[in-house]
Amino acid sequence: MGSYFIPDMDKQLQINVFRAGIAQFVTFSDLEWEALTQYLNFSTLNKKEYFAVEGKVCDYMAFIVKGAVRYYHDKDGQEITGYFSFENEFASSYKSFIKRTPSTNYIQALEETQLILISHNNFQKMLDNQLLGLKIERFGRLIAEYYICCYDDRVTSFILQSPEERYTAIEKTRPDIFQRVPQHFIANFLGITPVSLSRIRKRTLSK
Amino acid sequence: MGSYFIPDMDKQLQINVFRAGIAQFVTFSDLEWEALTQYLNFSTLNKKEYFAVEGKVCDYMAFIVKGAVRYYHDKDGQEITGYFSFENEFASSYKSFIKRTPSTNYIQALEETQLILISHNNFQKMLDNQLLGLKIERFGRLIAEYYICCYDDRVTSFILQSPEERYTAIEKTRPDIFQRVPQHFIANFLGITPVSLSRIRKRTLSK
DNA sequence: TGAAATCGTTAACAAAAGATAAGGAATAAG
DNA sequence: CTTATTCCTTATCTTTTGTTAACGATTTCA
Repeated sequence: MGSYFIPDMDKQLQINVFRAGIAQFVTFSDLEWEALTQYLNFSTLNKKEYFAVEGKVCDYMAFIVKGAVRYYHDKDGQEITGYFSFENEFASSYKSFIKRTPSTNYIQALEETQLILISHNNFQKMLDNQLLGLKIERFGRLIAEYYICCYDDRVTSFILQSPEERYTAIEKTRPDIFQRVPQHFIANFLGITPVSLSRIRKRTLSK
Repeated sequence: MGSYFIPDMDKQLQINVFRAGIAQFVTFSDLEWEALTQYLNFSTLNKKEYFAVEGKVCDYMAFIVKGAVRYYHDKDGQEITGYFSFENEFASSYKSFIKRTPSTNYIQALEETQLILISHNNFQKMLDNQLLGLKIERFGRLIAEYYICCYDDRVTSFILQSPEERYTAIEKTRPDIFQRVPQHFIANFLGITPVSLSRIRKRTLSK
């Protein structure tokens, strides 16, 4: 699948990227790491392919080795983008993954994307694993805490800032997103319409 | 302090309420529970007293035995309310508590409020405790996951719904809040001004 | 390569929200 | 009991956003 021109990263290389990424939260000894890797799956999504689909329980937590995904809701046939995730970030329809309820949103690859997957089953098995359980439990806690902080910032931005202020903020802190993601997706992410974002951009040019 | 007319709940009774509340996440044996209670502190806030203050690291996670608190930010001298917590819920300036950074918001009692507190120090001690560590680790993970789901719903409401739709939703799911919390606080919570909420209420009366 | 789809901008109008101020009801404080 | 304070509503005016449609430019795809 397109692997001739853009070959998948060698699995070992992918695992190394993953190990570095997860080290922000927990570090594993070589022995532990070898045990852990038994529980991993690998997946490559072509552009527009889905990692999660509305109505289906999201069975995986993903680590993005390469690529990017967008989260979106279907609102009366309209796609409303709520979030993006990029390399070295985790991605999942968390609520669905955690509570085992049908996902309320889609997660779709914005470009060719390589993922390392942990299934919910395997996550439970790791928790029960004598060698790994404690650190996996801790990992689960720390990553959840990490995302709480992200969500908190996000909610605060909606409470405290105007759409224009939210735009200015993201334009400063994450200018890269505008290089990789169509503008009308970003508009949704900011809680406004694409037309409104276009106006804000024009308005703020002169400032 | 007012304990003549509204006596504090007996400590043992408070602990029982706490045990029931925490049982949504993890259950403890009597032995474990006895160990755990050594790490608890107690506090009663009068109306308008603070549990967390901007600029100071929030050292405690609180369980609300009785009463209610509101979270608010100071924006250019204006108080903007971001959230409320009530009985049987946990409350903390999570980002500050987790990351040990100065809180960016205040948490203030809306009425006389009884809290059971776990200090950050004691939380770490419990994690290191042979008997409790594993379950506390799990508790930390599960409560963080719980709040991720709450935050996710909240962000989604900002992305997907109009202020009027958000009002209608809260009015259906949490009518009790209007009985306990001034309306202009709720307006902030919905991301709009008090004047705007007043108009929405008038507008939706006829629907 | 040629047709179709995607994407950003702009315009015009309607709808909603922000800002400010004023008034009255309810509540709290002295 | 009287005076402040708090709170909600209403009015007016300005600003912003939503909606719809149209137009080119770019990209995608057959």
